[in-house]
Amino acid sequence: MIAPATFPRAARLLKPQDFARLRRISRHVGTRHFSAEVAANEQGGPRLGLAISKRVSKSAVRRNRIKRIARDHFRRTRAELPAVDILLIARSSADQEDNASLRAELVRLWQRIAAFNEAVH
RNA sequence: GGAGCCGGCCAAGCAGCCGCGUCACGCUUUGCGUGCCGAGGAAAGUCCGGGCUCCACAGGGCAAGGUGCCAGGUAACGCCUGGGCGGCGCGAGCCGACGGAAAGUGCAACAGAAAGCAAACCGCCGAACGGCAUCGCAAGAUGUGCGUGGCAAGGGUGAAACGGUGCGGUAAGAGCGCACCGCGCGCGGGGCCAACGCCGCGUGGCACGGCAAACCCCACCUGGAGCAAGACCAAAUAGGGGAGCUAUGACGUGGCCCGCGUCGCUCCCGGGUUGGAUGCUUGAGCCCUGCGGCGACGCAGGGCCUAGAGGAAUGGCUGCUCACGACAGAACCCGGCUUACCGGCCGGCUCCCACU
Repeated sequence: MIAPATFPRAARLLKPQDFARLRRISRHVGTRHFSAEVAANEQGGPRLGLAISKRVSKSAVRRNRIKRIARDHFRRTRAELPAVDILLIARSSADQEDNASLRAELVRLWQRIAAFNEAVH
């Protein structure tokens, strides 16, 4: 399946049950500014959930920036990802990085998720 | 031209590509396509005021909290407008919890004699009574500031010390007397009412120091919880079992009491769930014009629809331009206040300088 670079609702974690299930069975993958809870799903494609707490920044504007970068990167690259659920958690250091370096971080994170998925199968 | 005051407005712009959300339309309808629209002046802090919703309709008393010059505006307000008073500024203007201290209680560091009823450290006085000295036969006179005393002008302390200036007066002094000023009280005028104390008249020698963001008094206001409020649909589940106690008992009721309403009650086990959709944006709405009003604002007519998410959209990248871009992200909705903020534009006004 070759998905376009879109971000439909089917590619998001929407319900509390989705998050609860993921936390129950997930494995942890991390980089310098992000960490992620990852687990295979039965949806036929990757799904993303975001957790940017107020510990990262008290400013809603600055938290939104991180979320938007993450979403945008996900929609561009989700065709390359395996069918996994990802709960992306920002570390407080992410607030200090500019957009370009956040994207570079996400590229690294995606590589580790792919490698992790290879190892499971 | 420079410095400044007030009011209003904007919040980098343009293009391309890739995305996200609501709505409308269409289609081959778990989706796709096209089109429109898509954060703020503060969306923020959650400090006030309302709408809306539910709480066995909210009645009385006490408590608690809030507000506090006057009038008006408003759905309401702790907001706004106008006025008064006080303070600051040359000025345009700005700032002010600004009711009551002749109802009570209380407070005032340090300094100072004394902080509220009067009192007296330095000081001033020698009138009165007494002492002493001198003179005198005596009565007494003079002197002395020693005792009892008189005084509060001057000095000094303080944030604050029981009106000010002058003349008279006196032993020295003192509203002790008088003139003017100030102050209190009363009456009249003014302020369209009022706060106020601008003017006039009368009256009182002046009796009333400060603090009420100290208690307090007075006047007015406040029922509680909040959209995870609440109401709806569908499916599933349950509406039961055991033990004990006894109605001057328990609960509703989130300050307390009364009142009102409901019901047998307590403990243990079991159950009290999940999803969808609603509330959700048309509203004390916005923009023009006219009329009334100093103004806040009101009335009338016409026009407009301007985010509505729900693990949460409103974005990312690239290029160009310039004055190189601040504070900051809607979550039920309004009206305010407060706080944050790179800069820019418009209008009105003040002061200074120069020129004509």
